[in-house]
Amino acid sequence: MVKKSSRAAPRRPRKDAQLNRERILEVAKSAFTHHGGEASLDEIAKRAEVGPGTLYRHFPTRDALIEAVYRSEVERLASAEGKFAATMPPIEALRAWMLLLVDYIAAKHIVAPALNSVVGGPSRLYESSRSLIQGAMESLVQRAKESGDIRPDTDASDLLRAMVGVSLVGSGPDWQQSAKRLVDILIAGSRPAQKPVVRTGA
Amino acid sequence: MVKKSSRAAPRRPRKDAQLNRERILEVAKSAFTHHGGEASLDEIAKRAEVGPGTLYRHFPTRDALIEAVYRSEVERLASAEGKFAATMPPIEALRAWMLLLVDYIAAKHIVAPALNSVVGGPSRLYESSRSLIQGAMESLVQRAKESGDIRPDTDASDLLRAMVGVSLVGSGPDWQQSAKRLVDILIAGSRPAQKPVVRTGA
DNA sequence: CATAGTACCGGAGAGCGTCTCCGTTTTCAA
DNA sequence: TTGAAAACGGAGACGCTCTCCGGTACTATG
Repeated sequence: MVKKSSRAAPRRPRKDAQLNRERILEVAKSAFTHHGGEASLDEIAKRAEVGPGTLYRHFPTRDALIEAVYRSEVERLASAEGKFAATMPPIEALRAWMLLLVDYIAAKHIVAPALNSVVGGPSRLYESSRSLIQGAMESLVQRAKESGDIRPDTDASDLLRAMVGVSLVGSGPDWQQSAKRLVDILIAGSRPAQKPVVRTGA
Repeated sequence: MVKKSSRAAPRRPRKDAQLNRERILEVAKSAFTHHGGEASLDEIAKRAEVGPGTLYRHFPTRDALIEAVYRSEVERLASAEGKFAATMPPIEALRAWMLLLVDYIAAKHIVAPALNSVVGGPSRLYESSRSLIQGAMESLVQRAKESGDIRPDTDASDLLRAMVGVSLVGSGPDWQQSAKRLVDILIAGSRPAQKPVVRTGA
């Protein structure tokens, strides 16, 4: 008998559990997209045809549920980094990815909660999504530094933080335009000082 | 008899009402600073020694209360714009004010809710605070445009939006530094394109 | 000062959400 | 087949928001 993994024969996960989990995620996704991140959890449980207890066992906190709902999307977003890096010059890849980020946020308000990890207290639960995004950003910034397109003291999280604002204040017809202008400002502001102008101070 | 104001003899406002209002504001300020914007309103009422009814009569929604609590601070912040504009060159005034904004946010999390007006649904209540801040920002940007320090197509709210992100993700020891770096990036990115230095491709 | 009229108070309580506890049911492995 | 572990699910305790309305305390007038 080939034991699944190592010692202690961990029982196979029950399939009803897995099924419930998936139903909850599906319903939750729809609820969050439709009613925002404040949708009633008991309501979600009801629609998924499980008891509140079941929901809370799978996802102990509201944050855990949101996290799980959006994880796959965030992963997709993060993985786009590799593609961009492979097919574009560093600075273009950086810009393109930031624009993609804007699009993701625009399409649904998906990434905001992940970026937003620290707003409402110490919820370490978004941490993994956040670091995915941050990792992608850092790679791109690093590459752009190496090519000399942006200053070596540029900090990826500075840029990321700026994007959070746009994601949260997303409103008004102007919004996407504003976000895209902001990307350009950020990139322009990260470029090396163009002329070796002799600065007298500092 | 000299009537206080015009017609219809509006009765003098009762002083206990005024007193209650002030007590509520005081307690609320402390509560919001200490427990964040989610503090229990009934709890605030209790500490202010009034019934919940009284609190809700004065401030029909949570937002109205927050708005009222922070209004004076926001006004002070906005008015600093005039001082800066009067005593500094445009670009310096802009930078200085943005840094002041960072300090305000750092000291307490005061301005965030005002900037953040649109996050959780259509609460038009921050609108006035928000437009105060936005007005200040726009004046400074306008002046900097006229002096040619920044590009004429720069949009004040773009910059403001970026600041919101920093204000919300305010955490970690690094935070204030990051915010200040971001201010520099934003300003650098808003400057006119410098002399077209010939870049020999990446 | 007395009186009338009203602006304001305050708390009981309905309604909604969150989250837990635990008896019951389902599934897996031997 | 069967025992035990795993998961279910809902009753219900608890906290928060917000309203309604009988009672109170203030202001203006005679």
